[in-house]
Amino acid sequence: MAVTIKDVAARAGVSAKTVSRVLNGEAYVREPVREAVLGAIEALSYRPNVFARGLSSARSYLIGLFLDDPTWSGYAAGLQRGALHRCRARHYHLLVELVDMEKPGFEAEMLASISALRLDGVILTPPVCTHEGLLARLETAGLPYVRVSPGQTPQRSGSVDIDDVAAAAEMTAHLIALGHRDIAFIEGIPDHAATPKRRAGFEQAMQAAGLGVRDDCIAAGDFTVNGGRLAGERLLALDTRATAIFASNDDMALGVMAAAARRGIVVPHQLSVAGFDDSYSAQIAWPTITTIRQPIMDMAGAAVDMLIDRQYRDEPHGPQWNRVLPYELVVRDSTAPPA
Amino acid sequence: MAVTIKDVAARAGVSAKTVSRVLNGEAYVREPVREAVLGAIEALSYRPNVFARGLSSARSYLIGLFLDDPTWSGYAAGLQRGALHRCRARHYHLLVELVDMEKPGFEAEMLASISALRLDGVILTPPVCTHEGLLARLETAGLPYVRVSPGQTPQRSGSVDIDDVAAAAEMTAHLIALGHRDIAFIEGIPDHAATPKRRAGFEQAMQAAGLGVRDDCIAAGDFTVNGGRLAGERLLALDTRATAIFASNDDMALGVMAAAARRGIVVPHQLSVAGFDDSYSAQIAWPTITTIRQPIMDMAGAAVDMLIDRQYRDEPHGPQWNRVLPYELVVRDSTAPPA
DNA sequence: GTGAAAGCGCTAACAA
DNA sequence: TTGTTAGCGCTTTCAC
Repeated sequence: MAVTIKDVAARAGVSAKTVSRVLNGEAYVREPVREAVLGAIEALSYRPNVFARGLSSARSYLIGLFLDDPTWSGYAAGLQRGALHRCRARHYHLLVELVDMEKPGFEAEMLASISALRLDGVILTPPVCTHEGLLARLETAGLPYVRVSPGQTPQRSGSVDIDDVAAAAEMTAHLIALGHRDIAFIEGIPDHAATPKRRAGFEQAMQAAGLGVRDDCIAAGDFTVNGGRLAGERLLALDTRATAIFASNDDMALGVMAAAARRGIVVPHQLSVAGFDDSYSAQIAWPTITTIRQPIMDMAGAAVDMLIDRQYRDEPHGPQWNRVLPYELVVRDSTAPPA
Repeated sequence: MAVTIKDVAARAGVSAKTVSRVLNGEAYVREPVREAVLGAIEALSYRPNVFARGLSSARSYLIGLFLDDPTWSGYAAGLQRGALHRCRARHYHLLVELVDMEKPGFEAEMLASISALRLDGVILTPPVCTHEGLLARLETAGLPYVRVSPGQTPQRSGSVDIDDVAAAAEMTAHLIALGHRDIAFIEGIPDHAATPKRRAGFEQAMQAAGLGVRDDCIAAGDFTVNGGRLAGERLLALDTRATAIFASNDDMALGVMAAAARRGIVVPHQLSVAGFDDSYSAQIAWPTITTIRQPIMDMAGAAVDMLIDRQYRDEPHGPQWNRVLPYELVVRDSTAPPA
């Protein structure tokens, strides 16, 4: 049988309650006793039974990550990985559940899962985190949730995000600094929260540099490689071609590079291409893509922290309620001064 | 407070034990009683507390997926997704945990996690699933585990795999059928179980077609884009260049395509390139890569089934103990007849 | 067929 | 500062 708290108590020569105190970082344990207990825990490689704990206390030490099934991506993978790391550090566990927003009644099913599992909190990502009905139900059920990239209404819950506007502006400034004057932009899916922000950042930076944005140099896109390729074809077919194209995510940047290759346009010498996200695509592309790195793992970690800490100091809407983490401009091989 | 089994019992006018019987589909409950209980459950929208259940019984309804942190990949993501789907269908939950094989004593930590969580079973993937010490500990602990791509000793545990030899042979036959006679091959990491199998399949198919394999047309690789690029550079620099290159995974195929682009060699007209795995890379590449699709989601689903069903009919080494699922040759745009 | 009693391993409340 | 006593909500005996 597995090691229990009694075994640890016996080995350390104390009561079970004392072991419990050490486990939960409670006060009133003398240092030598604490160390003896810690030693016994180590020696026995003891881990408290999550079920017993969950049954006797309010905490379950379980955090749920709800992922939208069809939208599965590198983004989701990075997020999960970050959450996993933080959970491990905090001695929590991550329960991953699939969400199918197409399915009617999916919210009820989610709530049922959550309550059966007594989750301490859940992490929501787009597009799940913008579903009004779901948020409302979570709130009436009193279930703590944190959203990553919450979009319009961050204050509504704990949230973690980056400043998309500033990031897009910085990328644009990078292109301008290289000497580009004529820069095209490819947008993302209209209903994604980041789409208008990234475009706004681009336009602000252009304006700040006293550069104009031609109407035919803003192309619609959909965050996919193929969408980027089509937009790229269109932009590259223009009579006066831009010397740089800023695609608002990496997959679309990859598509632009495919379109360029097809026309015999060499990146970056004849055309600079920039992306956004620092996804896997940006790293495996050839040449590698200049992009904006979102600290996705840190963001997930921050979300986990918010969920866990909420239980100790219940102060919603405090200063840390809506965190905006720093992004990073990653300059790689797809951008260079214009020919 | 949440609804408990007692509330249900009271409402149905029976004892808690009877409700428990209905919940677990046990025999010896008369139909009218059963219906009354079911009615009460429905009326109260009762959900048994997973913790209480797990604490008092052997089953936890939890399955663990242990993923090697650095090796995180699209493969792992697909696997998880498949497991998640099957778990949901079976009313189980998936707990994902990180493994760091570099860390000394990681096995002990894993075992501790598993016992703390009372997992009903765990799914292991490469490279974790080939760690002898870990398998031995799982076995002494009596913990059911299933391996995906188990390598050398599938019989040792339940396992799910594809026939790498046959798949590689089929890809090679595809290239030969297109008219290629001079085909190069890029190997994977030596200690990965699939590496020798894929090469064997390649050589068998060449031999079967009466074609020779030149020594300088077998290149070492490491399953990465860059490794593929380096191997590609080498192969393309040869005086008598092969007309097709079969890289034993998609990332390396992508690297080969980058090497070709650099030399101005057009794929597929001047060079055919084939990959393996049908990963994301194969789909976003331009041209898209001809590859072998592993039914990774089905494989994960099968692993979940083996773990769950084991509890009812404990018959290890039965006919379903080592499943080999069908792969699929996916012909895309990177392969064509030689110029 | 059904129910009463006794835990599962832990923590909350209360003593000491 | 530490230990004792009850449960948490369920399933497992083992009666009836």
